[in-house]
Amino acid sequence: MTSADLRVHNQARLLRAVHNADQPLTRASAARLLGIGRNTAGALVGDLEAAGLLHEVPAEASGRGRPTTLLVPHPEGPVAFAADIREDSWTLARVALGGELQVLETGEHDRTPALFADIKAAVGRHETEHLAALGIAISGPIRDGHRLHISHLGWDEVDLDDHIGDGWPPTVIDNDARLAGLAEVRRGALRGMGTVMHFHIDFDIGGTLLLGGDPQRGAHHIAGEFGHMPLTGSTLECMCGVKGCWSLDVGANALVRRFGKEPGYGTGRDLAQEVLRRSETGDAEATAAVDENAAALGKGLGALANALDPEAISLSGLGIELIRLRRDLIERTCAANLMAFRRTAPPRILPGTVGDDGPLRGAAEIAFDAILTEDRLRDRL
Amino acid sequence: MTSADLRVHNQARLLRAVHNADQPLTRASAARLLGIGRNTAGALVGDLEAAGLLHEVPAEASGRGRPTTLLVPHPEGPVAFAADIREDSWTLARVALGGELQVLETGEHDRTPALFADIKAAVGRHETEHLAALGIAISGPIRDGHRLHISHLGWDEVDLDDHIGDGWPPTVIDNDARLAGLAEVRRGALRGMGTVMHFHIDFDIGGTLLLGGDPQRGAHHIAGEFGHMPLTGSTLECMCGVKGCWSLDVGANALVRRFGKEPGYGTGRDLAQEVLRRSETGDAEATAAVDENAAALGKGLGALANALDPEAISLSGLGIELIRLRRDLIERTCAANLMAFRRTAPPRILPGTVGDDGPLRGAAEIAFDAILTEDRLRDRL
DNA sequence: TTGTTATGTTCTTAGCAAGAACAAAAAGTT
DNA sequence: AACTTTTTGTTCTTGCTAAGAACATAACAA
Repeated sequence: MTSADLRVHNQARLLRAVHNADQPLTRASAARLLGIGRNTAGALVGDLEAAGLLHEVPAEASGRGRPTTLLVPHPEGPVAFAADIREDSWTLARVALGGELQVLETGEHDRTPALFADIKAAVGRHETEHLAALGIAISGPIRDGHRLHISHLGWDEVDLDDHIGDGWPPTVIDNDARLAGLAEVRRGALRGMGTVMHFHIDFDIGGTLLLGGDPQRGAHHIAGEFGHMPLTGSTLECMCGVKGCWSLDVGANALVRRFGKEPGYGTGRDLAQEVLRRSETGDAEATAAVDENAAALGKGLGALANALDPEAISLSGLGIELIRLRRDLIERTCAANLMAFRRTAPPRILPGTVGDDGPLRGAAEIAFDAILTEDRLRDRL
Repeated sequence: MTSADLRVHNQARLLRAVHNADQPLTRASAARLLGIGRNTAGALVGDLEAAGLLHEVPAEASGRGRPTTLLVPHPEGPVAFAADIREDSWTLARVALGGELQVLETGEHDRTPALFADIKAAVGRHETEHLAALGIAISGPIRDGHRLHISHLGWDEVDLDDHIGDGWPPTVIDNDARLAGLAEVRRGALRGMGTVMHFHIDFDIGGTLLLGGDPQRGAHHIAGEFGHMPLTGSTLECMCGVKGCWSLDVGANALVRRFGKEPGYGTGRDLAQEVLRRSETGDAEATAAVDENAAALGKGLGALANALDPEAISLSGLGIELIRLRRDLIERTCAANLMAFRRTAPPRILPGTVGDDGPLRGAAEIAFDAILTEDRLRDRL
């Protein structure tokens, strides 16, 4: 590591601080935050302004002292696009340094990889020369960061590289559950915590272990299929090829199956919502179904907490409703499956606060993770 | 980060490279390894020699070129002690920079926390002024790094801080399974791999997830109880307070129970070894018992691989024998519990190569992790 | 004996952050 | 209205870092 690397390192810390901050930082507060002198902060900001990465605007005075400046995205600075691909639609958004998100366009798709061309066209309609990276969220495992196994679209192994080519911005893609967790840990309910988990409950369960604000991806980028561990003693065969998966008992598919319908991916959300509604109005069978779902959820969370010892677990999708309706049951079954000595300090179970656009926000985060690297900075400065 | 931090950072990189190397590095090869110039390497090594952290001895010439020096531990340099506490005995060893380990003493203990006084006395008998840290391995969860829950000793919540005091070297303690995994990833079968798991199979299963060469400890330092997830469908009650734990079907306790004896911690290893022997000579019941054990092991590994996507999984303890006797069965049951799309690239299942003193070697590693920090270096230089 | 090769050493140089001293811009205080 | 206090920005100097060039050294090879 050389002196020049030192400068780049501190530039990156500063940019990262600006990006991660809840509200715009002032130059003086950034200096305090990083533990550097005002002179050094001035030099760093000056370089970054010259490199077109940061812009200073006068901050309104607050109390005594010479007024300082706010650090805001440079008008000529890099911009990320984020796309969220769902069963039959997609959303494209634009994200600036700091995380401000602006939806650009939404569209339908035909469930084939041709949708990437649609997204490319949409990117083209909004493209600026400052577009630096595109982050994509999609539901399903993505081996090695480009081989897509998207069961609800019937994609067995679609290679992203075959569908993006010249004219594409630098693109990163990841699983929606993992990205929803990333959004929670960077900007939501899990903010600031070191060891946490997030689960997105939709048709089944997808999840991620987040350490120090980063989602773990495993050796082949396909970690996180916690829903395909046999945690609840089911004897059914799962669509994934294994017997007894946790996902068979939790999520919309489990509710659908409980009512004698054929589970799958793509239909059943409405029925699941209806079951939740009916359980609230006292329908006995719906109540039992929701109870079973929540209990299976809690049981799995307890088992996973034994293994991974998270400080907190956040849920999104159906999980938010389940916490609202059955927090007590989830916590009780979780505790019952925690090793006895852990029960004095169980993991906190939290509804996600980022909302329905967690995957989109997570996609924005991985796009900026690709932009705010020391290597890229070295080239740009 | 300042210029002085830069120097400390590079010193730390150099020391870490020396410590991690398989064989002593030469000064020239260290410079190449770190990507620094020979002049810079000379300056760094000079400082470290002056600080009493590194020593240079002439390296025997190999081929053309001016002979260089070997980087070896400084005779006045810091030394770590490592202790491994088992059911009724302990081992104390001395470790030098580079990982060379020398057993100093072994002893029996009375299964009470008084054993820490015994260890302290043994440390005293061998103490040098250069002793910088003591690492301890013990079997059982250790909440927050000091509250011991050691079921096989009947310790429910023994606070290490109540039993070490003045005169103790800086002490770090961790779970033996985690430390065995650490030894494998730093110096054994898992060396150099990014996402791996290790399981130590003894009476039951302890394990650890290792990322980038570091074992994950969770929010309360009690991650890794993979054996207490319900992965195999058992309906029995586990001593941990939960029903259906994986550990009920894998390890010496499971073999003991299979033969109608009372499982526990402390007795049963002999019986387990006998069952393994008998299975090798064709005893039908022993064969069935070993089959069940291996199949349950493979099933759990498959489930965990779905969730965490390790590149490889190493085993120690009984696991080594199980791989030797039933590799095929373990791999088949693992594959059957892998999601179908993963089966083309299953995790490699490897016998640990560090051997029986994995916990001791891991304890040495955490002791040196405590020594080779930038903060400590800053103070010493 | 004379290259050839790899490494060590010395000296210069460009760059970095820290610190001190001072300037500037606001809000209180008298 | 003048002065003080507080906070921040700016300038300049200083000590430190690693890199690079040039040269020295110690082995081997022809």
